[in-house]
Amino acid sequence: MSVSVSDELFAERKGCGPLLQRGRRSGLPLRQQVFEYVRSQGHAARSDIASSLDVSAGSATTITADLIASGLLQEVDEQSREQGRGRPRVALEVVSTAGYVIGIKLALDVHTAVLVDFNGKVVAEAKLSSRDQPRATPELLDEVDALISGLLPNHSVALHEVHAIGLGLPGIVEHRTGQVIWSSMLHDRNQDLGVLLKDRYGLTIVLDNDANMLTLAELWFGAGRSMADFAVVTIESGVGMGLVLGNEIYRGAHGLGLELGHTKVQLDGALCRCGQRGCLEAYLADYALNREAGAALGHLVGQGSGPEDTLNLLFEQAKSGHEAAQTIFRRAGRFLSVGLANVIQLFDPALIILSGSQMKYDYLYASEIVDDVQKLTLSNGRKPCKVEIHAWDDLIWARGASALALSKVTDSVVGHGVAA
Amino acid sequence: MSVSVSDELFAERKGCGPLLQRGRRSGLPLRQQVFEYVRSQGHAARSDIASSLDVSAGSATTITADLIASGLLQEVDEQSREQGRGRPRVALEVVSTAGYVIGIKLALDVHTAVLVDFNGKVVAEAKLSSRDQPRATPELLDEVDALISGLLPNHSVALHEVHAIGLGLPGIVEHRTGQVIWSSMLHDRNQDLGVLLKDRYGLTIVLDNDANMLTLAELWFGAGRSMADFAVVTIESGVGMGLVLGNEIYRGAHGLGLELGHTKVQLDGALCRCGQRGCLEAYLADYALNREAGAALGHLVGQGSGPEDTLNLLFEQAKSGHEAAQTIFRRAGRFLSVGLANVIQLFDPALIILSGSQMKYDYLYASEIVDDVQKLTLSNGRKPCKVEIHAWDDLIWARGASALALSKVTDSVVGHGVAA
DNA sequence: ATATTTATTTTAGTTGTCAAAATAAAAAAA
DNA sequence: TTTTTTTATTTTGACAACTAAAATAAATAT
Repeated sequence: MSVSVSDELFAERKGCGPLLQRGRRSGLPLRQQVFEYVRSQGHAARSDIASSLDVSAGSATTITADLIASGLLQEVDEQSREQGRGRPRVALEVVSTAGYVIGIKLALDVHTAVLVDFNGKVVAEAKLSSRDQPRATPELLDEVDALISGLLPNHSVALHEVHAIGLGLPGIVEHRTGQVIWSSMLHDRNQDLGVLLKDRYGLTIVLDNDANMLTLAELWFGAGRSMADFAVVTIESGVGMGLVLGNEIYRGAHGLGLELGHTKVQLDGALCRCGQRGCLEAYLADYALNREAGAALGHLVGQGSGPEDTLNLLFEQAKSGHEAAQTIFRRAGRFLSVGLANVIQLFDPALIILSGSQMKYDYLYASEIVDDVQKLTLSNGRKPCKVEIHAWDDLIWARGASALALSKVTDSVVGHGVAA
Repeated sequence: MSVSVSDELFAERKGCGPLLQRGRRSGLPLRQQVFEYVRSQGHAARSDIASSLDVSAGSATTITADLIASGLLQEVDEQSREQGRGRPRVALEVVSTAGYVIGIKLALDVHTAVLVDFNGKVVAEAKLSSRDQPRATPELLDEVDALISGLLPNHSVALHEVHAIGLGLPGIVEHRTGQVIWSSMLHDRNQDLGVLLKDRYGLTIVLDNDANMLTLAELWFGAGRSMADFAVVTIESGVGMGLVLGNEIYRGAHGLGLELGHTKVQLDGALCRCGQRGCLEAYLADYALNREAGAALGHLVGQGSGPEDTLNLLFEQAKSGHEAAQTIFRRAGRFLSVGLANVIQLFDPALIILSGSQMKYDYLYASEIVDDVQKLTLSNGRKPCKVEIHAWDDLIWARGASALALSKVTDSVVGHGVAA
């Protein structure tokens, strides 16, 4: 098991975006592949491009010349090079000012946003607390407005330099159309958030659910960069999952998210807020733990304490040895193991990342869980699936959203506007 | 629910192979795309090719001329055309004698094989019973030999006209390398069946597990043809699943199959033959039903009767109203529903096909199961996933194997030998 | 017979890519 | 220092895969 709380590591490691292994990616225009390769590497010489993408040196010259002329790439004087024999290679990099995108993560209680340059580097960030209640759509739009206002004026980047906004929020989101079918944040269903934002800002808007944002963050900036197939599981108020297959987010046949939280881990099991029984979420979510806290803690629960307090008390008690409190977390953990094991059996990913920014209750992020998962999966001749636990900064969601926007912008600016 | 026992339908419907919707498939050489389009349609005029694949009319002419010159396509005189205004279109079709492949399905008790022409049409079939026991690899090779001998001499096709053999068998099979990591049919593990067969026949050999064969059959000949993302579930001695994502078989990061049968549907549940508890298979497989049969039937079970007989008795009794016997099947059915519902929550496929050739115990193939699945899935704003039940001829597995071989041969003969 | 319509073929580019030769820029060797 | 060797990049000429548009073919409708 490895727990990494790394933000520094990020800045060090050059480049962003998925690291494709198999030479040239078919389908996309070569111009775009070259651009994305350079961005993913941070720096790359023409000869790197030629060998990695398996094109001739001549093509590398032609295409990079074209990209430089378009103001998308530039040469870098690399002073600190290991000296070699022949002509020194000239490194290329993405012109960071070629364009900017905004990544936004909306949540019930607090919104975060990042302004990101064409290299994927965060140049500004903003946070906005809001009341912890569902709201009407116009209100949410105003909050987005405030968030963006907080993001831009500090810096020399104007709104017209921003090419796109990527936006993640909890709920059921149709990425393709930008519709929010349902969200815990909103009063109303079927809100055309994508259209509304596009009308407001005149920018390309890309929406997705929050689990996919987190997954995208791992794909662009984290451990998933070098991995073609992996899953990201996150436990916030619900249990979310994002899946990457063949270096791309898999969105399913209907384009709404995947629902690990509502897979059944027990026939006729605990009642879930979705109305069904035995959902994984019904054992892991806040409300599920709370439900049992009363029985376990009894008189310890104060009169005026809210659900949040009860939960914290439950956690403290478990930590200090309270038997009944411990069993609650242990059971939750075991069901989590079952859920993860099922993902492994059905998908055979190379890696499962258990990720989140909160990780309040570390029983759920323990090596026992990881060990249990291994025990619950059939190893019949295959390598066990790695399970890693990542703890990120709050900004990671917004960064994922920015990656979504960046890849969209790249498609239109660098490619021929034809998405993969 | 729809149960279709169709073999006739097949022969009627023209063409085989996946029906791609989105115009040109990126990556593959156009020559191959044209060929595959014609095969998938059965008949296609040059103008159809041009509009469907979004290429110019001139290219359609050039490419088809080339394919005709190579002996892969031919013109068809279509007498029965709806009369139109202008110059009549000239239909093209795949030259069926351009090549043959063999598809083989091996099982513990009986092997089946088909000889298939370049159009995917079955021109010969063979069956071979064998003793119902695991065997050594050389023995199995001899059985394959006998099977192929039984397939060829009746017809005018000689072995040298066969381009490839596709072979499916139960167990853990590594498609990429042709290794059989483990199979219930074989004594030994890690058998290089692909290499052994290649040495024996000097042909291209493609291996896969049986669930993928069935899935491929649906993708090439069945309901999955027009669907980009779907799952096929089959209950034979174990519970298998094949997954199609983006019109292609998904094989997971490690290239061994997916294991729906060993997803956990109950924490600390029934003991599975894999050694773990709560596997779906531990409630559905023959041995699982048998295990409970004793308790349910008591004195009804004869002294000398084998497990097969017990199971049949159990089924009869359930049919004729025996309460305890019925509960066994009902429980199995409910767990099957849970398993299918979990697949839906995790993958969001457009369709789940519950398929098999046996379907001995129709409790597992009942509309109740399908209804239960719908009840167990979260419909939050999304269309419910269709669940269909297909009953096929025994040959369907071998046909799936032939599809695997056909697509491999197409890659090398029509394309540049570069697989997707 | 003639016009109209649709399918296919021909023609004359355009584009993207490559192989090979030429050039450039450095370190190593003479 | 000068020359050689090595590696990176650029230039050149050629080719393959397309395309758009014009020409031709083969039918029906007028």
